[in-house]
Amino acid sequence: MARSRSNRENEEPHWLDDRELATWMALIGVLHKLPAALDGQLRRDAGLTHFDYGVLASLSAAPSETLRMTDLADFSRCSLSRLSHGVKRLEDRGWVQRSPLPTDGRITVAKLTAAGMRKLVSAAPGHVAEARRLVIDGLTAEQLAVLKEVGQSILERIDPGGG
Amino acid sequence: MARSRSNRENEEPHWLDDRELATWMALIGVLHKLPAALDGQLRRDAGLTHFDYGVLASLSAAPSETLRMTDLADFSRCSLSRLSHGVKRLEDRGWVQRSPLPTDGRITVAKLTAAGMRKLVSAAPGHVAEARRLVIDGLTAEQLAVLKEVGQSILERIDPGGG
DNA sequence: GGAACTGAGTTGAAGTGTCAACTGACTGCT
DNA sequence: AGCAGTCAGTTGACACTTCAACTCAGTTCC
Repeated sequence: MARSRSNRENEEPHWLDDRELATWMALIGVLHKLPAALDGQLRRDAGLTHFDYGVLASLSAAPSETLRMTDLADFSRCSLSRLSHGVKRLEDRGWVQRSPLPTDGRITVAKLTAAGMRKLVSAAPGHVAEARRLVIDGLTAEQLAVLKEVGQSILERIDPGGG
Repeated sequence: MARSRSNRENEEPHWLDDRELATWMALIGVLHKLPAALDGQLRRDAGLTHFDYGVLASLSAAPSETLRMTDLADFSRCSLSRLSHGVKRLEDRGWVQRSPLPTDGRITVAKLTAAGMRKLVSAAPGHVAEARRLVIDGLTAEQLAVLKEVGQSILERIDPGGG
């Protein structure tokens, strides 16, 4: 990338100007506060972390409510290690069940249980309402469209071709 | 808030439509991956977390490189508890020094040390380059402007009148 | 067909963040 | 002056994340 080369050694870095800095600070603020806010609502109202919710929701949308761990990690945009710890906790609470795939013992599939589905169904309305309240409903259609583009373009640069 | 009332009991929640959901997923993806990416660059190249960097940068911009803990927590958009733990670690490494304010013993001020300033100066170019590479330079001027508005408006709803 | 290699997932230890309880310092009321 | 109340910050315990090491299953290559 040409940019990284331009910051070598004693060359002057390309600092942010005022407009860029204001945008950056706003983005950093959202990065710090929005996850905490979403986590807080789910934890208070449903005893779930936002991460737990994402796992249950991903499984609920999959065929037979089942996904292999690696795919679930992609959907959840997290490491396999983090997912493994997280799914263990969900399994302990009876909301997910893991089993090795018979045709290839390396692969583990996770399946949403009936209790897990009930949990998700009970948590979803409150979570969606919070998502609307904090983000979606406060934005115009055009802002929503731009936010989508911007988010996708950032993700593409973090992880080209990923997800 | 009218919205939360509309989700009571057996009323149907107001689900996200396709456009809203696509925006939401993109935003969630950024929330998961961008902090990890920023943290990773700083940790590899400078041995700092993104949180550490923010604390040092806030202090460096303050008069006499000094701020009271509560104000520093506001700038860093974090709890006082988290800041206290974090500043303790920075103090252990010699980059920040805390002392009680003589005129009011309840108040603690944190001051950036000379070593802390050197650390920040050495870390900044790489961090700014990463911020440009992942976010700023990939966006048009208009996208930047909208992103700023959107971020500010989300923050205002999370924490009305805050920051 | 067996040894080296790769892939998928798990585990444990160490580091961080969060929450609630606590300490010490000022303020206000009487 | 003295006591209750509030404010600023710290602490410790617990939960979660990360990282590196490990296990076990399949695959490849002689």
